[in-house]
Amino acid sequence: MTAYEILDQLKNEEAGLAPPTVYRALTALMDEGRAHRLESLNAFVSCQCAHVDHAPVLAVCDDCGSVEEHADEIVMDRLTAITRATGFHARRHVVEVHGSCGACAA
Amino acid sequence: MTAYEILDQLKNEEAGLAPPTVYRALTALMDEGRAHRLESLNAFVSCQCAHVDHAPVLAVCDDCGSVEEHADEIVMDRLTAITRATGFHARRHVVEVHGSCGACAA
DNA sequence: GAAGTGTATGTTATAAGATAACAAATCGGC
DNA sequence: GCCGATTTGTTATCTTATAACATACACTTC
Repeated sequence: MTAYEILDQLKNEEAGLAPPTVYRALTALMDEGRAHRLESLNAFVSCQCAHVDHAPVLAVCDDCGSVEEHADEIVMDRLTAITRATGFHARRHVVEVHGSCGACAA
Repeated sequence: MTAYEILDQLKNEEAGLAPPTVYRALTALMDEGRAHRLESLNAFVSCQCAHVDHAPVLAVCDDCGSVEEHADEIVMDRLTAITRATGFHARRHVVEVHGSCGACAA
C-alpha cells in the first residue's frame, strides 16, 4: 500500500488529512517495527512477523500484488559479512524479491 | 546518481533532453546489465562487476554516498530458496545495504 | 506561575521522481 | 512502395515525498 492509498482511505474517515501526516505515522510505525518499507514499489506493508531485529525479506507477487514476509537471519548476516570485507558498517538492509506467488505461478 | 542528475549533466552537452529519454536509456542499460537500479535512493549506478546473471548487492554509504557492488551467489540462491518454500517463483532480487563505508566509518 | 527552549503536530506549498500520451521517424515484412 | 509495428523525441501530467511554516504541547529554569 502506498502512502497515498493510505491517505485516500483515511480521508473517508478523517477529513483534511495531508501526506505529511501519513508519512509521519508510517515513519513512526516503521521505527516501532510494526511496518516495513517496500522500496521497489514506493509502498509500505504492515509487519506480519513476530518481532525480529532484522529487516525481513519481502517477496512481492508482480501478478496479484501480494507480499510475503520472510525472516531470515542467515541472509542478513551474510550481507553484513560481505560488506564488512571492505570495512563497511552495515546498518539497514533492503531485501526484496519480485516474482509470482504460489497461487499465480500455478 | 538519480535520473534527474543524469539529465542535468546531459543537458549541458545536448540541449532539449527530457526525462523520458533518460529513463529509456537507463532502462536499456539495465536490460544489458550495464547499470543497476538503486531502489532505496531512486537512483542508478553503473555496473562495476564482471557480467553476472544475478543482481548485485549494493552497499550504500549514507555519509559520502559511495556505492560498492558485491556479487554473491549464495545470498541470491538463498533468497530464491526461502521464497520457493511457499511456491514463489523468484524473478528479480533487490538487495541493498545502507551503512558507512570503510573510509567514513574509520 | 511565567518565560524560554525544544519537540510534536497540522497545514500549505513545493520538490523530486516517474510515466502517460502524442506525434514523428524508423524498421521490417510483404 | 505500402502497411503495421516499433522506436524515438516531445509535451504534459501523474505520483511520491519533503520543505517550510505556524501552532500546540511538553519540559526545564527562574
